[in-house]
Amino acid sequence: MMRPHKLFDPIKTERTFERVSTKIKGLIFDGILSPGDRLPSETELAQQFDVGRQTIREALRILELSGFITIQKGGNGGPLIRTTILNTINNLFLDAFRLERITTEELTLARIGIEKVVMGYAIGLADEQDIQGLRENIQKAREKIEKGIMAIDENVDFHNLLAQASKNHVFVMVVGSIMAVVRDHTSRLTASLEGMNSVLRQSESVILSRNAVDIHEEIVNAMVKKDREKAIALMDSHVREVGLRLESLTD
Amino acid sequence: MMRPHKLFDPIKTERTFERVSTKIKGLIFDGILSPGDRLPSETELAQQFDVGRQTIREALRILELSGFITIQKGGNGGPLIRTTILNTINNLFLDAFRLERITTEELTLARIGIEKVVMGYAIGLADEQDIQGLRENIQKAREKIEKGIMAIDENVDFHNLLAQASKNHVFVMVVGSIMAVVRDHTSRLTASLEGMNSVLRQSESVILSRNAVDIHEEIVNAMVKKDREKAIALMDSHVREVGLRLESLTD
DNA sequence: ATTGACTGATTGTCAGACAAACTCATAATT
DNA sequence: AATTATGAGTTTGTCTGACAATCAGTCAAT
Repeated sequence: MMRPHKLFDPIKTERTFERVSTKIKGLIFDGILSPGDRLPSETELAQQFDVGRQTIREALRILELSGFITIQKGGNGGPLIRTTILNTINNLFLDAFRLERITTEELTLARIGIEKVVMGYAIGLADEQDIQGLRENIQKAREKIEKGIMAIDENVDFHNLLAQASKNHVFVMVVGSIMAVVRDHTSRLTASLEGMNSVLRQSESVILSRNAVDIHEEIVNAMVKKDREKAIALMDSHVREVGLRLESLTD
Repeated sequence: MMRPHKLFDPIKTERTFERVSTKIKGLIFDGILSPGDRLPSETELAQQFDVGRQTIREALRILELSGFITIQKGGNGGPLIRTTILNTINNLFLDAFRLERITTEELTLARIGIEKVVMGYAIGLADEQDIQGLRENIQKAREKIEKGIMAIDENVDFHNLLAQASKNHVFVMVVGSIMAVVRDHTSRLTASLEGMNSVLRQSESVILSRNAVDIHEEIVNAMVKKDREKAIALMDSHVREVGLRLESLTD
């Protein structure tokens, strides 16, 4: 006799707080609850679901960590739908990065491959608004650098904006996660440099920011001219160089 | 007078359960707690941290969802360190996918770009063991198909194995997340086909699996011959074709 | 117009209790 | 001897009630 593939699925006793959280998650997926909407208070939720408040709290904890809600204390507070799930993914990616002991070299190699692909799409799909956003980003970065401050966030955001210009949410997510790691690395390293309270070192790192911004500008110019090969080549050498610097600082 | 950049950082009152979870997370990062190790029971943790059990539970909830621990009930149970964080990321990626209403077309375009890059690295770095793993994967898939069962998991794993062969953890993560979405899409669609209880339809979808496996084998052969261009071209058309089929099924 | 105090609402935390589920060792049964 | 019940002990899952901490909004006082 030929056994059917799968007759009995395992019966999982789903915990109550899980059922609550999946229920609320479902309401969000179905658009019945949207960002900005407010959930009832814990006690009220407990009454409506007919469970204890502790169960509700554990469900809210899950939703909060997953990035589906934020919670505020006090009057007029409570759970608020505000999907920051991409942020959550980035944070978890950072954790995984530390856990898997991924090297800077690995990260750079992956970045080179992925960001060149993104550039390939972006140069064909970027509209006027995207270009303007990139230029504003460069402007902001320059202003910060004028004041002698590193423009880490701006330079990271440049690459995120580029991913947006590719008009592909998957790239936005992937690049976002990767750049979160880059941001973390960079700020850690420069923080340790400042710890050496060497003014020379600090201004050095600002120079690094300036170099990055200069290349960003070249990239945008190449995009405007629709010079695909140049844009990709610039991105290649740019990511490669940033990677080398990060590696040299890690020592 | 020129105001200093930032004098007062906001004082966040970190919640107790957050301090507990970050503390335990830190122990894992520092290698003091490793996968397989067991945490004390909730009551014992509460005593040691000198907090209530509810606080411990909310901390454990966070660690569980983040993929740092699993929890078992009953005697000899309790929290167990077992980092399944990559799995967690994949699940969140799936959520984000639904939330951002990402289209199959977007996913396919991103896949084409990324998997070709991965293939480029993998063909240069894959060792004997990788090739053997890929062949075993193909073998398993064929066995399933012989029995008339779709080999969704195996065909998804093929791409994950390829990412592993690239020797880059970042690609393993990124491809893993993307393939989790592909797996979800595929199994959803075929489930709805089976719902139409049309034997014809079902055998049709098995044929799809067979086609995929055939191309997988061609890809591995090209890898063995170190024929980079052919391998990448095969991957390109393969991903493109799977994407088209998924799209046609979505209608 | 700014400050200060009051009020009500809501989360954060604790303690105690019991049910449910699970492991393991032991006894009973075949 | 092998298998099957049984029971004890442990641990999570959940409920209830309670109180502290925090916050927004209001209104009076300076």
